[in-house]
Amino acid sequence: MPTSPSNISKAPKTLNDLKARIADEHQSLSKRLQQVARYFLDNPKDIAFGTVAVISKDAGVHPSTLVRFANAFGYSGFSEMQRIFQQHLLHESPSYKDRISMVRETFGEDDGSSVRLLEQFASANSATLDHLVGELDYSALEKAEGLLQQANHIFIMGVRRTFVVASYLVYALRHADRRATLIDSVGGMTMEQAGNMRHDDVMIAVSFHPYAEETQRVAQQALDAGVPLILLTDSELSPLAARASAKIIVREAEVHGIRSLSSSLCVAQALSVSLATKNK
Amino acid sequence: MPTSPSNISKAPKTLNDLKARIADEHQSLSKRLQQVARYFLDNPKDIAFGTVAVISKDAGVHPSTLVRFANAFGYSGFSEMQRIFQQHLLHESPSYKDRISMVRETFGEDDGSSVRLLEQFASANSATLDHLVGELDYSALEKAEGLLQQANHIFIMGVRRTFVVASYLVYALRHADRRATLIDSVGGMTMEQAGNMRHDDVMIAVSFHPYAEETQRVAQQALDAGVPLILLTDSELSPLAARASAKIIVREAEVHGIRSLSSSLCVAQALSVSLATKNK
DNA sequence: TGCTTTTTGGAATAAATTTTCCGCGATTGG
DNA sequence: CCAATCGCGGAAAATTTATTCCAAAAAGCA
Repeated sequence: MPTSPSNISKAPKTLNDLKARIADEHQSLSKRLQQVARYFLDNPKDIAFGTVAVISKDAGVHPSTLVRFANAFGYSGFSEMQRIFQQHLLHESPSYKDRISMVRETFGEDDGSSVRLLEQFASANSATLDHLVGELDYSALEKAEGLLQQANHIFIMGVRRTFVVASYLVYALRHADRRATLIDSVGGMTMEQAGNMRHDDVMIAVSFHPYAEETQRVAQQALDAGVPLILLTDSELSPLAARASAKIIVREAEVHGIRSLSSSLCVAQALSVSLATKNK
Repeated sequence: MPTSPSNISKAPKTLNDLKARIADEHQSLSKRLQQVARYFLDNPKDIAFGTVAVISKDAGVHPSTLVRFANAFGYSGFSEMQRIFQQHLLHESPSYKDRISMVRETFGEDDGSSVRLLEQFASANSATLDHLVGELDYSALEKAEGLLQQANHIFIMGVRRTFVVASYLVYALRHADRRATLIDSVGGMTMEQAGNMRHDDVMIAVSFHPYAEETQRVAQQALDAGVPLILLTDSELSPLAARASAKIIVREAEVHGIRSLSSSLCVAQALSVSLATKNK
């Protein structure tokens, strides 16, 4: 006879299910177990991190009571139950990592068919966008917006993979009535274009791994000229991160070794429309 | 001599301070420690919950390296450092849903706020991607794939809003080892570039409302030269639709008068990866 | 190249945490 | 009021987890 006889049903796998079960069975529990139940419902976060020792002390019960509590709900022990609380904190919304990895499993082995691939990319990109909202550093976004607001002229650079983002930014910022120049390398005049920057301008560099050297060089030149740098990148460890006035870090989905740009473009959209509405 | 000699300064007490320190000293660390640093910055949540064993496995280093890493930043051990990550999750960031509403309060509800806009764009784009899977005409996609498969050279054109998609296609197709040329208008030589097309080539035109005239003219020229046309557009009534060999129709989200490109780019991804896998 | 210093990974150690076991005490039903 | 049952807490055992130590490898330097 492993646990409580009334609970033959399996242990809940999500925090919401578990909470519901706890609430349901609350009155059928013993006094101490009710005490634990209340504490669990009221302090889910402490459960997620705490050890049996501290939780039991905080809840005013004996350590073994916690184990009994977990057993009463079908778990093998406290640790297994705790994992539910942790996972909830870990990926709150319709989990991101799970969704991405599910993409691979659900759609099975790649037959190379473009249909399959489209499904995979679509759901991966969609998941990333959902996550973007929760992960982005909004103060950085607002900082960038402020800088752009005051800029006399905006210079934008991104090469290879990020060229798309850079060119979209130019397009969108011009629609927001900002003066924007894309530093492309047409005619090999990269540095000449970059040389035009003045201290009341702003530069936006879009630089993802492996951090193209051209962009770094131009950004460095901008910094030397006293031009504030807005960096749109994929990591805090991006080479220019230390010197940027505002660094916006976005995580992009990767499927089949190809990284998307959905999130970056989304940020670009938000930024430029925001500026558009602030035009007087 | 307890730890690294260069770090006499005290261990950071908040996650932001710690992250900053890690970013700062990243390049002065040893190879393995850099590896850890990157993992820490990229996966803070996993650090908060994981045990030394699983984290070190995920980060691809030896358990003792994690302890050394913590020591290098002035902590007595990994656990002490981990507590920083936990505390951040504990109160700094309440939870995604809470965070979003908190962000709203902090930055206001007004539609001009870039935060609010980001939310709107992200959810609109995400929703569009989810719909894409159900709405796309897959036979058109496969037709396009077949054409590209056999093409000697691929010419791609898109201007203004669709320039982004066109340039992404070029980038991606080249990565799939296809010969691809973007018909831009550098030097005003649009028609000269287009004049290169031969009957065994293929042209991709990306043309959304209001259907730029330049693209139509070039596509017409391609058709006249017997070049099959793949059309990526937003409506069956697109001017070139009637004459295209394959027409892929995607619907894009619109927020605040700005149309996205997520779906188009997603199609472009699928198409090019599909081609890449079929290279022999 | 040969030597010194630093870094790394393996194994052993130490610490902590969780779980089990068992007897005591309270509660309930006869 | 007594007996059976259930719940509880104390303490030890078992397991997991973090840390230290040391030798080998790598990197830097002369």
